[in-house]
Amino acid sequence: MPDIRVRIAPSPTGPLHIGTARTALFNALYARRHGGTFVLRLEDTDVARNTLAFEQDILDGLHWLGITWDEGPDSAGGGDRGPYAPYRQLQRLERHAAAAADLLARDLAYPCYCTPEEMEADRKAQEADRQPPRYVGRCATLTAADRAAREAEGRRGAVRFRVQPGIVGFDDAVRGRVEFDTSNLGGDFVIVRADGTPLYHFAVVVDDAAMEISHVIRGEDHISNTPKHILLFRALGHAEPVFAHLPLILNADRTKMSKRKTQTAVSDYIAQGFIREALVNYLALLGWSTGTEEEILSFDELAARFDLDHVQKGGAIFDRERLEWINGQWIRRLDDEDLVTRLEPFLEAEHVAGRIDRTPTAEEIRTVLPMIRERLPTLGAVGDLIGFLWIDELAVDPALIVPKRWDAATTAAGLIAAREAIAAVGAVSFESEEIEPPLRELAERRGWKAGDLFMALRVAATGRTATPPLFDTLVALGRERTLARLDAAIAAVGRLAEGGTP
RNA sequence: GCCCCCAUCGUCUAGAGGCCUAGGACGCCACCCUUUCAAGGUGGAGAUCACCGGUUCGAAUCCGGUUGGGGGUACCA
Repeated sequence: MPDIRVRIAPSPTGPLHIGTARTALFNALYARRHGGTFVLRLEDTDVARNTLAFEQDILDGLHWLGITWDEGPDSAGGGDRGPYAPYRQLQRLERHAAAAADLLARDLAYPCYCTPEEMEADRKAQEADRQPPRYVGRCATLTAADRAAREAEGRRGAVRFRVQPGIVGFDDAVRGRVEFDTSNLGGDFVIVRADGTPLYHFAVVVDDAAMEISHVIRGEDHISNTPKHILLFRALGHAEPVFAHLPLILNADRTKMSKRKTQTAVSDYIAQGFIREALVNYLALLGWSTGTEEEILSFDELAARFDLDHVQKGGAIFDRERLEWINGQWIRRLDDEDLVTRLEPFLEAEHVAGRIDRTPTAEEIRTVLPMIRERLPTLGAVGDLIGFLWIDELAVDPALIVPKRWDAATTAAGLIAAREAIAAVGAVSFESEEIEPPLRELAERRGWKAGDLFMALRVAATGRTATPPLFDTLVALGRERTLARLDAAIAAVGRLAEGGTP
């Protein structure tokens, strides 16, 4: 059996797309599982839409996901590595041109001088006739003299590949036998533009052949292109690879995932605090399953189980809620040092955005880890969760401090008594085990429900009704700041009691 | 229009003729735990396996058709 060589061939015409990332992942998993080689090739022939920034984003995103390739560009703009270099289509133009020349020489392809206007007229006529659009073959039978005449006029022809009648079929690794009648391919198709640059269908085949790609694992949207590719492989005298078409990732309305309806840029998910382990885990399970009930799996665990047989045929809706759940699962599995490191940029961002007054130190983050780890669906949720720790002047809505079952006067009294109890706890022994008992006693003595007292304290100290455990939170805040916030709350609720309560 | 692909709880899926009165997970709802929020635990609702025919002693699983959905139909990738 020949070596297994797979590839991902993104085009830098946009930021790394979730769908591209999943295709890359499936290829990487397949290569890893079978000891094959994973190649990254940049399809940068669409010069008008390519940018170096997008190239950077794609490479960075793939790296971030932990997807590594054995051959291909290492960095944006350069760094090709591997025996089949270059791995950028733009640098392979001579090879495409040579292949086209070869096809031309063997009359498997021919120059086409049709103008856009002619093409448009053809299309309209076909539409009016209710015929499927196809190239009419105007230039298919031009003689050498005809061509010479046009060239003499300075006209440059595009290159069209001759499509012969017949059936083209292939055994898709996920779908089984698929066959197409070549008469439905739309006639002879263009493989090289008039400006000499190759079209995707042509470049991809020339390069896959040259790079000895053995398995083409790609999205289902390429299924109808496959017969063209096969015809090209055959014309080039190269054995065709095994094709495996992955189900599409869908919007909630079951249409192909698109930017308009779903977030599609991997960088967006990174920015929101999804972690690589979760994204990889989730994406792997979108359209594939282990066949067992395992679901929280690392890249290595996925690779050990990956196979094309369990790839789903139907499209899969991208379910962000499930992604969040998996993300939470992975956040809980991270060790302290790791989590702190990953949290830092998000806290930094909170600071930059002005939502907190300073960026906490790694040590500060570490101490607070036990109380936030199980409450983070994403890293980005950290600011909302405990940002109040690093705000100097906390603005608290006095009305919010008053528990549902209490009035303002009771709340003021409760806060005053609680402040006293908390103040009695020394600075050195300001631990939750020291703070909790006296407050429970206080509630007991006054006939208050502990929960109500605690809620008043919680809101007074944090400004929110949902927080990590109260006493740990107060400890994290520190004795002085806790007392200061209580004083401010007592004053505010006191005013509320005088003003609004009978 | 034409070609191709697909079809199991709302969602991701298990299921390769009898183990299925269809399993798991997310989400949802209860309850337990509990100072709030999470996490965790327990339980529940939720799928006439799109529909109709066939094959078979027996079909979610095989075959045909229908319907529905999706993708492709460029000198885009």
